Amino acid sequence: MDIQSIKVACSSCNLRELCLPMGLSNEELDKLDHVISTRKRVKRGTSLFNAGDPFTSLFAVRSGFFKTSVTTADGRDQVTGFQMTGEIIGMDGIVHDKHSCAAIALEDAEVCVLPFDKLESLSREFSTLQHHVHKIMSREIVRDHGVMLLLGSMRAEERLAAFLLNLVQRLHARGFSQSELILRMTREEIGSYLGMKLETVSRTFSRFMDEGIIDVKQRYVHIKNTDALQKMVNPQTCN
Amino acid sequence: MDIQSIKVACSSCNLRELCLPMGLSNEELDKLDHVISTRKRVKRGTSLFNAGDPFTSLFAVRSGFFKTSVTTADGRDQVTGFQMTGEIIGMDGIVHDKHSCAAIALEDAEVCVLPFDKLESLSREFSTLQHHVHKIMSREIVRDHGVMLLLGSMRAEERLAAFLLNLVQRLHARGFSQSELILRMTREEIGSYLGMKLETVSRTFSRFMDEGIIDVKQRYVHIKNTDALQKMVNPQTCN
DNA sequence: CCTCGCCATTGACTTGAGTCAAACAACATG
DNA sequence: CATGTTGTTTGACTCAAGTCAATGGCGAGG
Repeated sequence: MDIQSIKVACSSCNLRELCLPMGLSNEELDKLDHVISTRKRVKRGTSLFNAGDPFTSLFAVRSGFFKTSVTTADGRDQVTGFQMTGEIIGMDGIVHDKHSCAAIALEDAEVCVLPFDKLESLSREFSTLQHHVHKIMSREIVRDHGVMLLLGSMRAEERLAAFLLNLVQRLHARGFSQSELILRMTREEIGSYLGMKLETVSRTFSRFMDEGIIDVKQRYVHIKNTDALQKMVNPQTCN
Repeated sequence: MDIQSIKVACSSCNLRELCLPMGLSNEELDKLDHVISTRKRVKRGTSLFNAGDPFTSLFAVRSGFFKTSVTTADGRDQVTGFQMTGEIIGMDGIVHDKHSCAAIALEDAEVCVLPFDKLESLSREFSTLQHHVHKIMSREIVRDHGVMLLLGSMRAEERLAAFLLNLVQRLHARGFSQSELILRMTREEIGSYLGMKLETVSRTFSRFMDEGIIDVKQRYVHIKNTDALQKMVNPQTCN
């Protein structure tokens, strides 16, 4: 767990249209650079933070891929999200000054450390930044509601279809293919996120393949028929 | 939908230790009073806002009981939460300047209207208020993760046990009984929230009654054995 | 370039919750 | 106070997903 004091600048980061600095002026960007002074590398399989850890900072994913998960006292756990480049992790920690979930890197990753007290004082200066922080938190709330909808009222194949579409759409926004992706997580992690067992995930992948909707080989997925997936998630809107 | 221009004051509200003003100084309370100038009555069964409505304000529940729910294009919907006195509704609207869920009053209710732009400018002045707003949003995120855990990895009776314990605990914090409550929502709404059908909710209530854990008569519930419920939710931690 | 351990697939069987249906209780409304 | 409507309970049956188990395939790390 090595904190590196590399001087890093949002103003020169190629993620600035995706990440926290989105929509800030040059002047504001300069100020933001003073807040975000360090990066941190997180090795595959290790945690950025764990449930119970003191909360000090938010983290912006610079590279790599994370999962966040909550755990019950009796050991069951639930993956609450997967985070990729440009996304912000750690907002769960604000309420009680400690994290309530764990963030684990699914591949070697690097994050920008955003000390939250500094972020708060800077957003008292710039209403743009302030509003942006609010938006990021609100987005997380809306996303969570979407997951509740998925878990509460969709069947296994609808869940997996929604999951694939969501992943590929976020990857596409980052310049990757609209139809091909490499899964960074295991079947078990997908299952935990979607509220189903790993065997069901595997079987559902196989069924999609039989139906010619996708090609799957281990972690590689090729979506051959996006419409079919769309139709599963939402029977009505697709003609 | 009548907006009343009653002059209302957080500083004299009996919910101030529960609601937004929690932990603010007298001076800060006075300032907050200028932000929160109106209340709004919402009749049972009507909506405070609907998905798609423009977002302008957060709302603090002053009295009554709400549900929030999201809806898919094909008409399925999912209750995302139940809100009682002192709780804040509407944070889903911040990201896209419009609401992504609907808030429906389950009984005649009254809310304080908190224009969000004013709340933002005031929290640029007071770091206490600013941090408090952040905490409220973070609390919602943590709550949502808890619901995901429930939906993703618990069985029907565990879900209902967790639901009852959560409700009674929040009511108790508001000065009500630790063991008796009146449900403000239907079996179908409970089911939607917990990701199960109304028949299953009903059957599970009946089972709890057979086992002597609770008394249920329609909307009235008396919890006779809190430990038994606790044990269901979390087999390990209870000896 | 092995090889060991993790991950994924598939099959057979079980089960918890959903579905369909009927009867009944509570409540709002005229 | 009658009446229609909405909400609740319960039973019988079905089925989607879980469980248990065996086999097979990759890839990380020596």
